[in-house]
Amino acid sequence: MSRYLTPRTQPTQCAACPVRQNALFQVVPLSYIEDAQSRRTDQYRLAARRVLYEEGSPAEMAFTLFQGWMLLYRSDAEGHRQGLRVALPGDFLGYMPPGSSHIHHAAVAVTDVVVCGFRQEGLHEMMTKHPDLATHITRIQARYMASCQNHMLGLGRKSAEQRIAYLVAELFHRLRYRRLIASDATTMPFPLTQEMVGDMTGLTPVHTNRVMRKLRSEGLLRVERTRLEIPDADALASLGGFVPEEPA
Amino acid sequence: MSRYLTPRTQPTQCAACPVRQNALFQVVPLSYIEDAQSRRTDQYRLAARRVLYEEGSPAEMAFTLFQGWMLLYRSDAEGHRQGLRVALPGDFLGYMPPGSSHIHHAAVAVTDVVVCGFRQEGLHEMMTKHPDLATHITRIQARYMASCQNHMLGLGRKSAEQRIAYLVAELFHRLRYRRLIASDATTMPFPLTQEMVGDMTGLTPVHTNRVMRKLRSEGLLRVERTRLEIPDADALASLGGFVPEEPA
DNA sequence: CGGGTATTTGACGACTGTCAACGCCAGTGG
DNA sequence: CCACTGGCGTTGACAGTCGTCAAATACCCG
Repeated sequence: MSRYLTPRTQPTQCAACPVRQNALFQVVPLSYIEDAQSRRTDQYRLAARRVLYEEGSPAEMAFTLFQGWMLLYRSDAEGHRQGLRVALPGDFLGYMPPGSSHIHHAAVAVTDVVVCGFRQEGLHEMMTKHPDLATHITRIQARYMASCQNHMLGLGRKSAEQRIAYLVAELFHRLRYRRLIASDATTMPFPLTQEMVGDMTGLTPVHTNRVMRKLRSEGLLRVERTRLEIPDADALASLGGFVPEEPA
Repeated sequence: MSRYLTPRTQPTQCAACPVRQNALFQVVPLSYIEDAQSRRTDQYRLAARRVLYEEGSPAEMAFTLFQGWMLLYRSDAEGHRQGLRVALPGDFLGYMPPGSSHIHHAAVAVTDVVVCGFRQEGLHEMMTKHPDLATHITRIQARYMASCQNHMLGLGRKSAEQRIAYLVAELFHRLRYRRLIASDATTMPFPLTQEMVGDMTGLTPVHTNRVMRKLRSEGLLRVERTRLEIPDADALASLGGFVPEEPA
């Protein structure tokens, strides 16, 4: 059973932290940034392993992740957890269209994180005022849907080794694409525990460990503390069947 | 490897067939139905096993499925196919937000089908003219996303038996919810081959067969021709961990 | 009746899960 | 400064699910 489930706590408000331009930009086109600024909440800090929202909680708020990593997941009646997405800075979480009462997944902080909240209603008002904001959000949703489909392909049809290679290759690509690491970097931060990797890939922690060890022995990965070195990103992507797509 | 891949063929135009009110309603709120009618194409008929659109084809058209079942899937470099969704009459297929160049999945007709096409551009124009049409489509997308997440939970964490039970329970629920079968029905049409069931559940055809056979021997399913009898829908749903949700 | 498609069955093996234990490391408190 | 503790990673032995290969049977449509 899961070890990193901690009770939900209120995020604690914090002084505004420096915002990366591209983080907010992911959600709100620059032309609406003033309207958006007036509608957003203050920034909130949440400690690692804390839950931002739970499965089935009312769909009141959506969030932009400013700093840190989060894990989005669902779990079934028996308590098995399936990871849906690793959220990186700039990601948009928890949005639901008007009329939705509850959210279907949960979000837990992998590292300490900073998020910024929008009331769903405020977003919906903005969307009717600015039709192309609606388009923009639809585009984000479509992008998540595509990544969701890639993920389903992996869960249904790929080997454990391929799934893990895919996960790492995808994270590496997204970090570079968003300039969270240099475009010529060969290492990346990697705060996920092996259990979380297992959650994402549909594997048990034990098997995850064996496979990651195999990838290491094959020279495809190198692990140092909370970082990962990727000697040959192309080989990794090709093993996992990862094909980079532009907006990520 | 897959056996039901057939080359894409142009759908053949056909005389308008009777449209179920609720089918079009899934896509276009009744208030815009006139605008929608003026922008849609004629109806097209497509024979079973024909491909409506392929992975990577340009995102020109979206479709409403009027009659018949379709299977949406993705496949990887090695030709493994993973089913994403079974589309039933009333479903909206192939929509992509403005700026998307290609579609990431493919759609094949399970039975003979009738679809109605919209040019993506036309939809985008309508969405800017009628902001709540945008909302409506966003809502459909969110619903598909939720079902996608249920599916991921199954692929990653459920046994073969549970996945198949879930699939059948979900289809049964959707058919009833859309009044495509009576609400007290205990049988349903079931045109999917076992191979297609395997595609949806991430199993091989052989293993799919064994598990369906087991479900039969347990009295949870009964197969007649192209129909399925479900003696105890609650038992099936509970085995598969299926929880009905209202909009389906 | 014939040919192709779908289902069924058996034998076998690989991949992955389960259970249990141990080691490592960082933070904590004495 | 050091022992303690809890979380995480690692390893071994074993079992079970599921995939693979191959072939036989059943079914549908012309």
